[in-house]
Amino acid sequence: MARQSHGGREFFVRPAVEVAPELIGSTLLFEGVGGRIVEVEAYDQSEPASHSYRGETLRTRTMFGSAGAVYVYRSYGLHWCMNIVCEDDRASAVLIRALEPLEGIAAMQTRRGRSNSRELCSGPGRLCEALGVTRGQDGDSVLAEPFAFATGSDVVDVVASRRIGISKAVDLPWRFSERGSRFLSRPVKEAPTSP
DNA sequence: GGTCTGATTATCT
DNA sequence: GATAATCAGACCG
Repeated sequence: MARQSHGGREFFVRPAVEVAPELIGSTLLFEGVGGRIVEVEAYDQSEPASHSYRGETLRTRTMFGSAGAVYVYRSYGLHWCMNIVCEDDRASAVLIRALEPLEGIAAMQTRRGRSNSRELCSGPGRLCEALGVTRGQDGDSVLAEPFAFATGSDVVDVVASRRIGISKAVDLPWRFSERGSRFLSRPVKEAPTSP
């Protein structure tokens, strides 16, 4: 076992930027439906792209709560997006952006209205629709039923890149994904590295 | 393959 | 009144 879940909340009682890359390869299920996390983004109270940057509001209340809580918000008036809160009372969180579908694929196909496995969970709004996660789960713990969370046991090749769809703090390389995964919301733009 | 735009509403200024 | 941690479909090449 390289990294086995100690089933503990302590895993999340650290800065989101530290937790985020370690989430790649772990498993997340809701009511038995879900898969392997292949793409996430970290958000922190100290940077303006974070919902917590301007302090606690009604919407962001969960982000200021306890580590391991699920923070769900409505995006663009249409979609749900889910995060896992890190660092008790300091309002950092990891946005779950893509899963590799593993469990309950038939349920995901029904909810999403399509069968291609690459279109089920490849995006934060898509994966919430596939799993059936809505505002109703806001504030629940990812460490308790009906959620199931387990860190991965395999070594994963993780890439850091820029976050997607934001207009502030765009230079922070706080998007983390599994290198080469076919299930990402968008391909990673590799920094032009000269040999 | 890529890029552009409309949909739709909670939230904050 | 503007903005937004997005998606799907249209369109272009």
